[in-house]
Order: sequence, then structure tokens, then C-alpha cells
Amino acid sequence: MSDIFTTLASSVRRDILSMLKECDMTAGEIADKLTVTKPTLSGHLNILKAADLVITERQGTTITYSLNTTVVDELLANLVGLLSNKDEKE
Amino acid sequence: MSDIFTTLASSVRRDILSMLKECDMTAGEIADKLTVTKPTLSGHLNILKAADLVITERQGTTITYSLNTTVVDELLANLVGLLSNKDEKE
DNA sequence: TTGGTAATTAGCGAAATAACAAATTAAGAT
DNA sequence: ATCTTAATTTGTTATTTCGCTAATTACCAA
Repeated sequence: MSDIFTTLASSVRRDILSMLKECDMTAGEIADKLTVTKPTLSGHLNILKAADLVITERQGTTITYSLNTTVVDELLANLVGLLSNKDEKE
Repeated sequence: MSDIFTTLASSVRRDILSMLKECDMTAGEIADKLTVTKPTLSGHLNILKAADLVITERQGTTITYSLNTTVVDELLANLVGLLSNKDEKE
């Protein structure tokens, strides 16, 4: 949970998540849509994977990235809990 | 919206928000609960204020910080919008 | 005006972050 | 085995962030 926010602090990583929200993509396809180089993108994908926000599946030489919807849903639930529990009396 | 995530990337700032969620506090009171020095805390409070997440009110020599619930609610709505409409195929 | 308390600003060094080019691994095809 | 394509890892550099101490501002009281 703590590094989730650090992960989301990068606009490149948020852009990647927004794209994966629409459809699964390979690293190369993502790179074509962004302005960063492939090595830079690879680093961002590693961070997203470490945060368990994306899932990978290799097919031959290409690797497809997709959103880990389960974890994303949990993240949203935690976020709401972090900031909006006026009722909670401890 | 973009710097909101940068703002939330610090655990110190998230702790401050959690505390202010419970009750309003002065900078000194917040400092007593955390392990950082007062100047360091002041910097974090400035960032939170710049992000419009907290509101300040001076009473004599003390300044009371409180959560800007309006902006926090907007933030949560935006977060949900950013990540949770995977099914929405339009 | 002088003193005391609360909080901030200024300045510095250490650590983390992000980007790139170059080199390397992985898998499939010839 | 060799070549090609896709993607990653390595190594380097520059920028940003974080926390501290020291100095400063703001306010109130005597």
C-alpha cells in the first residue's frame, strides 16, 4: 500500500495504466504511444509489476501487459478508506 | 490533479492527512506526533497547502490545519475515474 | 521595547528518481 | 549454429526530493 502512491506519482506510469485500462498491449506498442525510450519504459513497467498493478504474459518474443484489476480495485477501496471515513470512531 | 499523486507519495504527508481526518491540529501538535523536525514538517504542510488538501487558520501565534474535505472528495472521485472503468467499453 | 513562543524560510548534503545509450538476454526462424 | 526481433539489464548523468541545523518572521504579553 505504501509504495502504491510512489508508483502512481509518475505521469508516465499513470498513462500506461490508463492505456491498459482500455486494452492489453505489448511493451513495444506502449512505447510507440509514449515519448520515452524502450529502456525507460521497461523500467516503468518493472515498477508497475513490482506494485502488482499489471500482469505479464509472454507469447514468443513479445510480452503482453494487462491491468491487474483485482489489485486496482483493492487499491481504490484502500484509498477511499484512507481519506473518507468520517464515520470511523477509532 | 497531476501533482496530487506526488503530494500523496510521501508517507509523512499521508500520515498528516490521516491525523487531520480525525481532528484539526496545530503544526506543533502534528510535529509532536511525528518523528520529523518542525522545519521538515513545515515543508510538508506547505506542499499539502499548495495541493489545496489542507486549510489554515491563524489564531495568535498558532496556526491550525484542517482537512479540505471538498478537495479530498474530488480527489477520490477522480481516482476512481482514472482506474476503475475497465468494463466500460463505450 | 524587550522577551518568549510558534512557525516558517534559507541553505546544505545525502538519497532517491528518471532519462538515455550501449550491451545483453530470450525466443523463434532459417 | 546464426540471424532477427522484442524486450530487458547495465552503467552513467542530471534532476528532484527529503531532512537537518541555523537563522528569521509573526504574534502576543509585560
